[in-house]
This record gives sequence, C-alpha cells and structure tokens, in this order.
Amino acid sequence: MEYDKHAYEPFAVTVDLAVLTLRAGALHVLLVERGQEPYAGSWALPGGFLQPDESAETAARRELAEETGLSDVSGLHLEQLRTYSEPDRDPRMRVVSVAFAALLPDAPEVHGGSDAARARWTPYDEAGALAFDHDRILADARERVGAKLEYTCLATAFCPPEFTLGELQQVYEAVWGTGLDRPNFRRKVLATPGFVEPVPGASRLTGGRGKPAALYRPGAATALHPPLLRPTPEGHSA
Amino acid sequence: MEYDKHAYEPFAVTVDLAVLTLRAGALHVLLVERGQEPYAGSWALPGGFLQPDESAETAARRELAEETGLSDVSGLHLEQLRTYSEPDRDPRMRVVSVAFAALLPDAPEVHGGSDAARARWTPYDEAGALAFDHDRILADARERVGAKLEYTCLATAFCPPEFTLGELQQVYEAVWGTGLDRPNFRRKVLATPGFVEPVPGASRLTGGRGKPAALYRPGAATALHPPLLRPTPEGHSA
DNA sequence: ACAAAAGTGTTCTTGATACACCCATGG
DNA sequence: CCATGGGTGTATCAAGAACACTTTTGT
Repeated sequence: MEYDKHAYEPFAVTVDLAVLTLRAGALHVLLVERGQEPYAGSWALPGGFLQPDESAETAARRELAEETGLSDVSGLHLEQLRTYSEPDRDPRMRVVSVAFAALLPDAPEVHGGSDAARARWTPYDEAGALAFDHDRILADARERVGAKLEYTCLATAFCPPEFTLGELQQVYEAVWGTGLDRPNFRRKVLATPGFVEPVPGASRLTGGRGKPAALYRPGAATALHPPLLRPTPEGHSA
Repeated sequence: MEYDKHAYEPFAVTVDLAVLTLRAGALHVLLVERGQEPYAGSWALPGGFLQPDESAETAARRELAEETGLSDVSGLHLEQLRTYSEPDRDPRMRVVSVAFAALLPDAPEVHGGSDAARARWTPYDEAGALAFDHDRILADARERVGAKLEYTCLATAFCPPEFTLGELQQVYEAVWGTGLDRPNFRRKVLATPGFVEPVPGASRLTGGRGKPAALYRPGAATALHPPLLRPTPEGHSA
C-alpha cells in the first residue's frame, strides 16, 4: 500500500438514498428532478458528496434531513446497501457512490428540497427510468428491505409510534407485493416475543367502518426467529 | 449536486478483502503482515487502491489474484460486504474502503504475496487484533457468510468441484461454530432441488477409515427455500 | 340490517428434531 | 472384529397454510 495523496486520480465519493415510505398502502420512493446535465429533467435518487469530516452514514443522514425537511431524522432507520463504483456510471468523472435505504413512517409532503430541486413521492412501480444507475440502486433497496422483513423487526420502521397489526401487515404486503393471511400474520407477530407490545387501552378506527383495532408499539427485539418467509418467490421448495 | 473536481478534498478509495477458506475443518482467513507505519508489524486484511479504470469488484478480484497467487480467480465467489468510511479509520488521510469477502475452496500456501509482504493463512479464532478497523471487517464477513449459508447455496463455494456431503456439512459447522445432525443435514440438502447433484459412480475415502462417501457437484440453484436455519443463536423463538 | 374490518378457533400438512440402526472400509 | 465414517429409517413435535367463524363498529 502506497499513500501518495496525488498518485491517483481523485475519486469523488457520494451517497445516494432510496427513501422509502408507505402512502395509502403502497410503497413510495422520494425522487428529485435533475436540473443540470447529464440527465437534466430526469428523476433521480437524492444524494450528495461526502464532506471531508463525515462518514457515509453521517452524510446520508444529513442528506435525508435536507431532502425531506424533517427536523429530527435521528430515529429513522438507515441501511447501507452497497457501493456502486463502475468507472462509467457518471459520464463526467469517477464517482463512487455509497447507497443507503432510508425508511420513513409518515410521509410529509416534500415538494422542493433545500437545494431548490423539485422533489416528490412516487409510487415504486411508477418510478420508471431514473438517472445514472439509480434504477438498479432502487431495485436493490427494495430487495434488501424485502429480505430484511423476513428475519428482522424492520417493518415497524415504516409505522408511526403506535400502529395496528393491519398497518404492520400492509408494510409486508406493499414491500413484498403479495397478500398475506390476516389471522396467520397476526398470530406470527404476536407469537414473536418483543416484536410488538400492546398499548393497553388504545384502539383506532382504520377504514371508517369496522371494529376498532388495538394499537401496538415496536418491541425490544430486533431479530425474528423463526423468520417470516414470503410466499415462495419462485419454484424453490424443499 | 456540483461537480467541481477539486472543490473537495480528494478521497482515496480502496478495497479490503476477507479471504476465507477451510483448512482441516476450521475456518481460516488470509492475513498479510504490514511493513510500514502505521501498524507496522501488525497483521491486516489484504487490499489496495482502486485503479482509475476499474470498479471495486474488479479491483477486489485483481487483489485476490495477486495475494493468493492463483492463476484463475474468475470462478471464485466475491461478496461485497459494506463500505467503511469513518474519517479517522486511517490516521494519514481519508480512505474509504469497500470491503469484500472472498470464498476459496482449496487453500494454496501463499507465503509471500506479490508485493513481498508476508502472508499466511490464520485460523479465524486466532486472528486477534488486526490493523485499522480490519477486526470489524473480518467479523462482518463471517456474520454475512454465516447468514448467507442459511438461505443460499453459497456453501459449495468453499468446496472443491466434487465434494462429499460430509465436507459440505463441515463448511456449515466451521462457519457457524456449531454441530449439526448428520442424517438431518443430509436429507435437507438432498431435498432441496438444485443444491447439489450426484456424480454418478464416484466416491472417496475421507478419514482413512470408514465407508467411502458419494461425491456431489454444485447444482443450478442459488437460493434455499425453505432456509437451513442455524440452531437458535440466542433466545429468540416463536 | 348490512358491510367492513378486527379478532379467534380448528384442521391439515409440512418440515424440523432426535434418535436408533445398518453398511462399507482400514487397521 | 472393532473403530470410524457414510447412509437409511422412523417416531415425535413444532410451525405454517387454509379457512370457517365471531365481534364490533359505521351507514
């Protein structure tokens, strides 16, 4: 290892964020419209450069606060996905990008981030062709989050502080794109100690009609044993 | 996003490799001895700088070939772990490192890599304190590989082209650090279509004594449904 | 009364676990 | 003939899947 600071072409290091949330039971992602070339007018994932004194995680959280306008992003779940480093991924120079997924419970309207670019929540399925390799980053984000729902308690990161089991189930269904059996889902969640804990007296009407649902809070557990497997994606089966 | 090449302090981008293999039934990792400060005399994971025209994956494979001396590393499994970017992880300058795990079937002796540094295979448990944040990278590598053994066919990446079920089981036991019931392991593997496929007539003696074991090749499947869960790590249970 | 959503119960089937047991080979 | 490792069979138990049914609310 040699350490001459200028022996190599400098690399720019950025973070890109797939900010995910649920709106009306559907998975949405935060996109910003690009003002300059390349890809001017295209939609892209929010992101930006690492400052000299911050880690990728710190930069990601800073960008998240800037883009969403939220005052407190400290409790939100940030998940490092992977790093994209193909030499030609940005036509202007070498940009190595560390990608993150961020999970938001409620979805504040965000039109116009801090840097005056247009921003909007877009249904995942309508994200279409994004700038750079952001399509792939977004697909990787969904796959990673979908996989982590299976064996962690991550789903509560999409929910407000108090939520119903129906809302929790909607998280799974939206991210996985499948339907789940409500009684079985309910039993599975309640049978996992520390996944959720009941809020004693509380209940809430969900669809205007129907029985009010009991409210729950996230529990102390982080892992799910045994996991909650999604209905066999394809023909794998033992 | 602004793109002035010199608006920011340049970052060095490196790759670090946790090269894992099985020797005599135990998990080993490839370490190199550092010649210069900082951490001169300490052991570290092999790695190096990204060249201007290569991706992190390409750089990782190049480093892997250089450090192991293997002529063909194209078939080996490389797994991107995550990127380590704490500002103070290298005392000299900002070094952002993309970490990989590499899985080797046979373990060629490697004393002396290409850059004249001493290199050696070390049992995972004896790796002790490594330079920089390499302890953490190595721990992350083992955890990631252990997790992927549960729900993918990755275990065959540790095996030679033809292997016995006993050898495959040793992979699981070495990475997980647990014992497994042989009859049940066997059934589970054979019941998963495409995990392994038998080599018709072949068999091999393993321990000098005992019945010769049938040989298998890796199959076409990559995923395991349902997964092969490790014996409950801690008190999670439904 | 009816629709809609929450919540409970029950049955069936699958897969995991824990063994006991037989087979082939070398010393 | 015994130790060693490969391979088979089987009983038991826990978990998941499917689905019928009851409860509580708004209209």
